[in-house]
Amino acid sequence: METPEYRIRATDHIPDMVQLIERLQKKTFTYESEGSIYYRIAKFPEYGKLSKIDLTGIQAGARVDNDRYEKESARDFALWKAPKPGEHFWETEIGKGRPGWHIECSAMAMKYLGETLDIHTGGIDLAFPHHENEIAQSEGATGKPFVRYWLHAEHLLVEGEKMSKSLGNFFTMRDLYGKGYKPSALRYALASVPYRRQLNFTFDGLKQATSSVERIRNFADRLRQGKFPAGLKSGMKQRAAKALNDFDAGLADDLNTAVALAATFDFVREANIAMDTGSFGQEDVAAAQEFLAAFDQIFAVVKDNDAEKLMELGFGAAQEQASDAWVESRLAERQAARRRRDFAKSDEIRKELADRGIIIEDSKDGSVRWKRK
RNA sequence: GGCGCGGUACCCAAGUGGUAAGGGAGAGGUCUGCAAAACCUUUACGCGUGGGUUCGAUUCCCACCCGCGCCUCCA
Repeated sequence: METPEYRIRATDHIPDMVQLIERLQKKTFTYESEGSIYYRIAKFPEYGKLSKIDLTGIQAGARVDNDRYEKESARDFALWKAPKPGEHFWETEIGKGRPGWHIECSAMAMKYLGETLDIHTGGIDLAFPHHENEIAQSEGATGKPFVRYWLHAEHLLVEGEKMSKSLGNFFTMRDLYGKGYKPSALRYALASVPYRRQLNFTFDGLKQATSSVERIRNFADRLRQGKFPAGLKSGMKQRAAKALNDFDAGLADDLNTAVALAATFDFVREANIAMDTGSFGQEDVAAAQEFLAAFDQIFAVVKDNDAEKLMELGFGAAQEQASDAWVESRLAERQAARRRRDFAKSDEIRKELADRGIIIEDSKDGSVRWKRK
């Protein structure tokens, strides 16, 4: 996730909203009623094209009995609301009041991104009426398509139930990290299910994500620390190219992350086999790492910044990290013990390291890889 | 009630009119002093249920069941 270029507030953009409403007024998309300004949906025949809603059954005034305002049609929505007693309001060219819900999005999006956006995302619950109204406002004012592609994300479930305040089944990142789950595992768990699927968030799923991330990280470590023969004709470069191609194809198909991950794991397995059989050459390392870099640009789990992220949120500071130098010295001692076949001592040191969160892996060539849990 | 999304192995999940990707977990095995990692084998004659179309359906059509969202306010 990259930091956005702009972080903006609706309250800093009241003039932009007012200007947009004025544009709509000039084109007679609006009418006033009791100090509020409404959007006249009858003037925008394409209304409903996004959510495929059919307005023919909706009658004017059908559901407006307890509506305080007079509207021409039940579906018309407020662009600008007359002030209510005791409520904050702005003094503007179009009168006193405050903006309607939808206008801020149209005004701000077009200000920073232009009159036609490439991609507009949001939760599926916003498709109607919010996004539908954004379209009506924006296209009414500009006469141009507002958005090329809409991406609507499904809602998630928690342990098979819908997430709700009354059920109390929602978690903050802080909750999850407090339970020992890593930021990378959470990112993976959320990203591994395609966005249009209803993701069922479970702790079991988080554990599975943790294991999957470890599998990929183990591969990255092996790539970084392993010794491979030079001058081999392995074909791994072509394999990496195919993996990258499949990975991209998956994402290009409506962000099918499941397919992209399958391509990734296929490659990891093939490369591991090549390593096990000695047919993975030194020249292949770069190609494999390039693939992982491309993968990580999307999933951001290989590069381990978990400790850093946790620190930012106030976790982990209390726990003293074992220093690299200390780990190396303990490993040297263990290797010495192993050479004299003193396995009791060797295992004792391994246990000592494990207690400090250091996992070690012996390899055939006598070298030892280690990582922090 | 209307509109929409979904129901695939123990769990997560891809997918197609022609016989079920990938990950996790379990079991067995290879490697190892032992581990770990990695690799191999194994776990859906089956893809919510019942009909239909077809040479053939998980994939198309119809009906039904279940889960979720929107259809009112607020954002």
